[in-house]
Amino acid sequence: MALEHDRLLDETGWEILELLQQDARVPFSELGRKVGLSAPAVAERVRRMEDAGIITGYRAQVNLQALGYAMTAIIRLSSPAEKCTLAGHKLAELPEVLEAHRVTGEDSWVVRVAVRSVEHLERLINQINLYGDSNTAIVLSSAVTQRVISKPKEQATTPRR
Amino acid sequence: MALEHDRLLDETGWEILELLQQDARVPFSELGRKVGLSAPAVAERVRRMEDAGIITGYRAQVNLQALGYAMTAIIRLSSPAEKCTLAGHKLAELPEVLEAHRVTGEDSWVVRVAVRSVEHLERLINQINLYGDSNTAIVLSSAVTQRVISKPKEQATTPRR
DNA sequence: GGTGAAACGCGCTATTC
DNA sequence: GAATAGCGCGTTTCACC
Repeated sequence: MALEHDRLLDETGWEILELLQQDARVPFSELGRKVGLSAPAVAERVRRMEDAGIITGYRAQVNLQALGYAMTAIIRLSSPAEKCTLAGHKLAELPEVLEAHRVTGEDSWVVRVAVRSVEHLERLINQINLYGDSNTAIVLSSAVTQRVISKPKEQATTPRR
Repeated sequence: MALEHDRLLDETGWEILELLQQDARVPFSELGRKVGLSAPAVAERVRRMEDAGIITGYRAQVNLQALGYAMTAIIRLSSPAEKCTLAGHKLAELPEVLEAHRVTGEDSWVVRVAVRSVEHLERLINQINLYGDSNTAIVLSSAVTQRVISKPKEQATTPRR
């Protein structure tokens, strides 16, 4: 498995991966031109990266504001231990929840949500408070929303060969 | 602008949007079949949604672990007011930063990061600490990583017609 | 703003190296 | 594991509504 990854993730593999993260709809033929491979070769590599679980999907990115979601917020939730798993299930069901991460530390979950209005946020917080104490921070702006993952720099701590 | 959105975001528009969020690579012809439109009609709608800023891009999703990033974490950063903007620029430059949100409340920034190891995390925290006090929570699991945005339910607070 | 037909270009597969 | 060639299909453009 790790061997398979190493074979796929050579210089060209990373190039393909970065290009697909920037624009998931680029034709294989164009990818091939950019990385110096034929279209079928690129298609084959991409298929193998999908099979290996390296590429997990292709998503259209949408503008939340344009879709009527006026604001996003970060909600931290501290659940008592026995409610924590249940809280996870509930969070996964709420359509406002964009991400929900179970974390170490004082909080149980860190959640990013999108809401249409302050009133909507209030109702959502009321729902979430059923599972513990929450702390909400409104997002004012975002310096980074979705980074393209590129090849990790080699480190002395992870020697090769 | 809002009028343009309303025209684009009818029942069919939302269907297309949801399908593209699930799989950005579906052919227009298949989209057309699913929503009951011809391929050129779908292509035209998608182009207009892109122009209107509703669709902001198409991204391949990758598996961070498969790419050598063993863990993710949520770092909250409290910067003194005068360093806050500078911190934002710095966060945007760090390749480990997946998202960085400026927020209200006691913290200045909430940041999600991906690192290869605990040592890597330590170095990153050292970098970030130059801009204020930080609090790091390791992500143990994620109940939701990327929700498909669907049509907001109509509310009494936003009357139509 | 949508349809249907035609031209073009892309993706898929088989074959070869 | 990649290149090349042929075929089927998707995309694009256009006239028409």
